[in-house]
This record gives sequence, structure tokens and C-alpha cells, in this order.
Amino acid sequence: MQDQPLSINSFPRAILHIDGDAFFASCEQSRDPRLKGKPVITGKERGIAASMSYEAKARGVTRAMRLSDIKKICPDAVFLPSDYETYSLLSKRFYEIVRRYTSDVEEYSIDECFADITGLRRPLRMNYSRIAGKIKADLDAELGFTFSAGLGPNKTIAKVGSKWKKPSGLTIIPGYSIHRYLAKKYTEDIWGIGPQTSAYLKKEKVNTALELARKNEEWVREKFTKPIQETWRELNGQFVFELETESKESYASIQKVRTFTPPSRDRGFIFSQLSKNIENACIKLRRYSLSAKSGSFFLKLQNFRYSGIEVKFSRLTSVPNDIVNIARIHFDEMYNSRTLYRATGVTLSKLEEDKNKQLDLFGEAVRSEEMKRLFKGVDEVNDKFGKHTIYLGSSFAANKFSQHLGDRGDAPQRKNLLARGETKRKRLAIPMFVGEVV
DNA sequence: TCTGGGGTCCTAGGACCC
DNA sequence: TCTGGGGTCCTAGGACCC
Repeated sequence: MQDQPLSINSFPRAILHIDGDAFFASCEQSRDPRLKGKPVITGKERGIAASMSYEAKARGVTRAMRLSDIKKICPDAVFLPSDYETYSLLSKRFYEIVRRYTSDVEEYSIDECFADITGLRRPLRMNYSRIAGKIKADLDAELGFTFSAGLGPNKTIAKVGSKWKKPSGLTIIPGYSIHRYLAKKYTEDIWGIGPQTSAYLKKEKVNTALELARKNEEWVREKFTKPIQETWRELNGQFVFELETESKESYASIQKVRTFTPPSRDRGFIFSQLSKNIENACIKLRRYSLSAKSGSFFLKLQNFRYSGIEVKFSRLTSVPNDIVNIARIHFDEMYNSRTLYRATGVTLSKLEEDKNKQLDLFGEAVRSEEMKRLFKGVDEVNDKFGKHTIYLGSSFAANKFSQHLGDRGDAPQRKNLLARGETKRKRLAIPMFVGEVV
């Protein structure tokens, strides 16, 4: 194949993608400098590695590796439970630093963002490469760990860049050199191309990303739907995927799933797990002032299949008791006492903002408003004293279980993140029985 | 990635209507 | 009772992302 540029105009748009290196582990090292240079692994509460520092990676630790196996290859590993409050806090600082350069920032995930720096060369008196380098340098210095960045004419190519060299890489890919990078990438390494598409491409004798980019448009239109067609255009240097710079105010659905080990067939225990998931989903609903009109409940079997049901609610609600009671009615439609289950989950959908809620002031809606006020109070107490200080009686068994495991997921913030003058409070947990048949 | 948790978007196909 | 054509809305499920 001839070596030919895919695009002449190098940066019609200058899109930067930035990715925190080993983000969770790095946050831990940044907060506690004594951990620097050590193999740090998060995910202790689940017994498998969620994120590991580069020191740990160098020793052969990989994602989802069991802690018992890690100890064998890396006896001095430091295991920590995930602490999302800290990670979110550092994530916010990460976005803030990038926003000093441009407001066109998409908060793509807790450890990644896109920034559109098109047109900043003149005002900043620097070329794009220098600007990208400056942003990265600010992040590294102010957050105390490194970031990898990629600059390209669109999001897809910027992502190729940020993955190109890790950790602490900065890769600039102008339009005229896209093809050199794509020649060295398999299709499945490209953002938006997953295992299914890549397997299909292999059958079509398309292996590298460059081979895909070189296919003609009719071929791509004929074989693929919109998402891959758009990715194909980006591989060819076009700007297709806009940045979503509006911060997320709402959700289309909210899901809560929890796996428990060992698996269980105990009806009461499994139901309480589901109840706790419902409670958590409702906390999130209320935080965003949303109510749900429908939902699905499901149990995850040992073989990873699901057994579930979908229910349309008779009215919008964000009150867990309502939903727990609905789940209770339908529970036996998905539960079988002879089957072992490993997880439960709930998805709330058809979400609407609370102001749209109908105001029929007779009957149930009144009670519902009262419940809403009650749970507003519950939210306040839980904010103050730690999540699940007050919780539904139906979740009792699940809460006991997680305490027994030493789960820190629900614990209040760790001490060095507390505001000045604040002290750590002793945890107390109060089950609450409101209008429930337990 | 022998399997954790939380999302989004897209398309095909059915229901229903004129 | 039979037979067209066309539009909209909704849902389920697939695929993908971190």
C-alpha cells in the first residue's frame, strides 16, 4: 500500500484528548506521598485489581487479577479499597485545570477529557503542540501524577494519540501523518470499534486501522451502520464527533447492580440485596430531582445469564418504598429457590424531572409527596453522617453483609479529605421501616 | 480479560393509524 | 371480506464505551 497522506490540512480542528495514567492508583499516591514508587492496587473491597500503579504493572499485575495471586508475584503490594469520593474530587480539579485554556471541554469519564483548542495559537502565542504540552505540564505538576495526551484533528485520532505512548506521553498527529499511526493499529484499538465489528472486519481481510480507513465509502456504507461509518470518516481526518461540553444534568436511566460473594440462593438475602440497590438508585434519582415511570429488576445467575422482569409504575416516583414494594410483588416471577445467584440489579427508566410531576391532590399523590419530604430528610442525615446511616428495613440483611465484609464503599470520606475542623464520626446505622411489609 | 458497575446510541420490527 | 401504501411511535436488543 502506498504511503500517502489521508488529509492535507493538518489541523482544521485541534482536538486534545487527555487521559490520567493509572488514575485511581495515582490518586491514592497523590494523596499519600508515602505510596509513591510503590506498587499500589485499588479494588480491595472486591478482591480483584481495579487499577494499579505503573510500579505494579511492571511487576506483572493486570486488571481483574485476584489479590491472592497478586501477593504471589508482588508481596509488597499495597491494597486499598476504592474511594470514589477522592477520585471524583481530583477529577474535578483535572477538568478545572484544562478549562483554564478553553471552555470547550468534554468530561468524558472520571479520568479522561476532550478539549477543543482550535484557534488558541494566536491568543496564546504558541503552536498547538506547545499548548498541549503546557496543559499536560500543568496537570502533572498540580495533581502530582502524570497524564497522557494526544492531539489530532478529531476525537478518534486524538484518542489514538493519547494511547500511543503511556504513561506521560504526548503525541501530536497532524492530518498528514494519520496514516503512519493507523498502519500500526489494529481495528479493535480504535475508539468505537469493538470485538464484534473487528471480528467481522477480519473476515473481510481488514486488519489494521489504515486498511479500514482506505476502504471506499460505498463499501463502508454497504456493510456498516451509522456509528462505524462516522468512525471511518474520522479515521480519514474529518471532524465528525462533536464535543459534548454541556455538563451532564440528567439521566435517561439509572442502574444499580451489586455482586455478592459467595453466590446465594437465600430468598431473603437476595431480596435485601435488591432492596439496597433500589435504595441506591433512588438516592441518585433524588439527587438529580428525577422520578421514574418504569423499571426493571433482575437477578444475575451463576452462569452470568439474567432473569428479570420489567414493570411500568402506576405513577412517577422516587420513593424507594414504592419501588421495593413493586419488586416484592414480582420477585417470585424471576426467583427460583433452586438457583444460585451472584448479583441483583435494578434499572430505573423513563425518568422525568420532578417539576413535570402531575399534581393530582387526591389519594396516593399526597402520600407520595409526604414520602418525598421524609426522604429529603433521610438524604440530609446520610449526607452528614455517611451513606446508609438510615436505610430501609428491607435492606437490612444486605447492609449487615457488607459491614461484615469491611466494605468501605459506603463509608464517609477518609480523614485527610475532611474539611478543616471536621472530625471523623463514628458510624451508626439505623434501619427504617416505613410502610413496609417486611 | 472467564465476567464489575454504569451508561449511551442505534436499528429493526411490531402496533397502530389513516 | 380483501387488499395497498405510508407514517409514527415504541420497545427490545445489540454494540460499544469507561
